[in-house]
Amino acid sequence: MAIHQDSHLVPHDCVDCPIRHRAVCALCESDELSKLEQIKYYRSYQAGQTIIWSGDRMDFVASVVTGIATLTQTMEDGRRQMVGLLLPSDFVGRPGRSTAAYDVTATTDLVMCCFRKKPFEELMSATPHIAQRLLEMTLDELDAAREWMLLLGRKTAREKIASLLAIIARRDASLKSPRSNKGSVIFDLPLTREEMADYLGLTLETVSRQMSALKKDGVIELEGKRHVIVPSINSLMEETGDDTDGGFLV
Amino acid sequence: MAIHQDSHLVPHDCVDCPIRHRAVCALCESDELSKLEQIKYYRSYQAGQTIIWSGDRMDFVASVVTGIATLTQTMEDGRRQMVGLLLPSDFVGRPGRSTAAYDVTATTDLVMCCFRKKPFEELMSATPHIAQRLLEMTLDELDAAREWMLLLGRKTAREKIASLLAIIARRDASLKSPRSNKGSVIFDLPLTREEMADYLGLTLETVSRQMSALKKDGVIELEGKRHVIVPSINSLMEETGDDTDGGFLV
DNA sequence: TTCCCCGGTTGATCTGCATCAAGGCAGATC
DNA sequence: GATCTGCCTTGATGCAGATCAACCGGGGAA
Repeated sequence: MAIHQDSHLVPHDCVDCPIRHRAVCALCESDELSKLEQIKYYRSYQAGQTIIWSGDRMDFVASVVTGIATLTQTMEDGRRQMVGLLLPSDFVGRPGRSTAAYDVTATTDLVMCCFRKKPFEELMSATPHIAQRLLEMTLDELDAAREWMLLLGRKTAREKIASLLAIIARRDASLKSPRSNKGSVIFDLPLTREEMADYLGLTLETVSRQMSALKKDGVIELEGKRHVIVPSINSLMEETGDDTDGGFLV
Repeated sequence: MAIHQDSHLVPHDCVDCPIRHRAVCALCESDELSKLEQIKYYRSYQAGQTIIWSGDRMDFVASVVTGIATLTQTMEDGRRQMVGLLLPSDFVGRPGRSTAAYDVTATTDLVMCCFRKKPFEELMSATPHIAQRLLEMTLDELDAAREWMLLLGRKTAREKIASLLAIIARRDASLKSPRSNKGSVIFDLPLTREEMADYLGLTLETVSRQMSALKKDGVIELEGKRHVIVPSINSLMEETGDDTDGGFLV
């Protein structure tokens, strides 16, 4: 049980055993582990490679081991909206549906741990833990999507940028060692300006301008284009428009 | 099994027995039905009444029997974004979380069928069908949320309005008897202009203007402010910006 | 070295939607 | 019937962010 807790809190510690990922870590406690081992396989992708096109047949579910992938929707005239950002330990795929609803793209080099859908579904029926764990994860994703909807519908460009930086900082921090002290955070942006724009419902020019503005105002510092230093998380949070309490340190 | 299928396709036929709702209809096949019967209770709310405030303790899960409820998020300065629209048979609540993340409001008179959370969770552990069914429903909601994100991030005001009308027309049609012929659809808007604005990330003035524009262009007809006649679903769909194929008639 | 290409920045201008403001209409209350 | 109130419409104006365009700088290839 302690192991399970650990793997939940520190998923990067078990990249060599993706089965213990958040995705299916309930299994760590079950004797079905060996069965799951039998149906898993790995795939790796290069940065920029499209993993699945919307509408494609998709006969597996998977968990991200290392790297970053995105889910995007595209309109006929080319307008794009990112609708999901998959970091290590995130799950992708839909038991019970055979075609993909979104384009899935590797934005960095990526390793995924896949399970063929059919046997995975069978295992899911046989192992109630898995469905419950997946339900929990899906509900978390739904919460994230709804937060994202507030961002897209009501926030200003500056608030959107600040929110995205805060999200990345938080997720990044949770992958890393003990919290850096004094409320300052350093990380590398895993997204291009254009990808940030697709995330935020903006244009890349607006993203660039607002990044410059936040820099000018001392909310962030930039080394090169990707390396971000946040001197004070609190100042950044104030820019997001979110409730400040109950936020970052949870 | 036939009963289960029917209740899935025609949820309004079993409003007197919400247990057969989509929400938990997997139970129709199980012998746990009587147990579920024991822990359910009904609550009704008046139009405009707030059911739960964000952050409140929420010790039940529920299924909408009749009426419409909304989930909204509010920023400190009052900006509001609707993040969920609950129609009959929709499920609300989160096994495994004790406080509500959003304001839940009845926009019409509303009846909900509730289950106290604790016993519901116990039943869920004992009855794998339920978790799987909830997982399916949650995944559907996640898909809807992502569609909604595309709308919020990338669509024009006119496309947003057309999309909302199409969504309501579709959901309304699925509750009603055989499909009206010739591609024309008639329904009553269940939302005020302001609620539509909160759904779409617009202001109520813009909603009003775009409704007028769609009317002037013959895409819709209005009788009063709420009664909508769509002479041609296809013309409406063309205004949404969505892929036209694989849409309305599925 | 030179060139090119890609990702990023910055400037000038345009425009779609927000904002501010003034009614209109229908149903409720007295 | 008079008034009020909630919901909606329409007009005038302003502005945030989109669009169009020029340019920068670093890294890889020839």
